Amino acid sequence: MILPRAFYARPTVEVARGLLGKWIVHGETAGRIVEVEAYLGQDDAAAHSAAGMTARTRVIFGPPGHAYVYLSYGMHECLNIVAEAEGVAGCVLIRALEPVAGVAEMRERRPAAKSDRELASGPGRLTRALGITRAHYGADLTQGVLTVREPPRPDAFAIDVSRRIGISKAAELPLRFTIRGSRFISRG
DNA sequence: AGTTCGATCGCCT
DNA sequence: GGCGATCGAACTG
Repeated sequence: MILPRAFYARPTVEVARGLLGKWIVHGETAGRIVEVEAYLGQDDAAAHSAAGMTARTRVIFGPPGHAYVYLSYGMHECLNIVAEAEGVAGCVLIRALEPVAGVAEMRERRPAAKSDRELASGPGRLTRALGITRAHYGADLTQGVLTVREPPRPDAFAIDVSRRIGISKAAELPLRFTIRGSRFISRG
């Protein structure tokens, strides 16, 4: 049920596409992944790992299946999942979730959300909704309090590919993947 | 419905 | 010291 390490030990784009439809579970709250972006280790100027390993980016170079959480614009925490074999950089930014459990708790954490559709439709929104913070930096997603799981029922969908959002460098690369038709993605 | 703009701080040059 | 892998409020039309 919990995705095994081997799931993540693959090329970043494969992991990104594979994560769509999976469930992120933290405590009583859970969300179905509907939007992701791949950040590559090589030939990707937009990736935090592009400048090499630093104190912040070291997990991106570590073993796959761990969480890379960083602070965006001084106030929003964003969740990435490390891909590729140990020693190779690559991670997947989780950009939007469809709430599937613990909606009442998510609403308490996100009073600004005017509808369930807004609870977790954005990288900063979803960490807030699920209670994910930099305390989860480096967390192993194959065990422990924060996990990624196979959905309880089979989940079929088509995948759309587009350009990544909110970046200026390497903005033309087709590395954003969304579940076709989902109302919960951050932008159409 | 679409655009603009301020908030806020860790990270790297 | 400058700059973001963002969000939400305020404003316009």
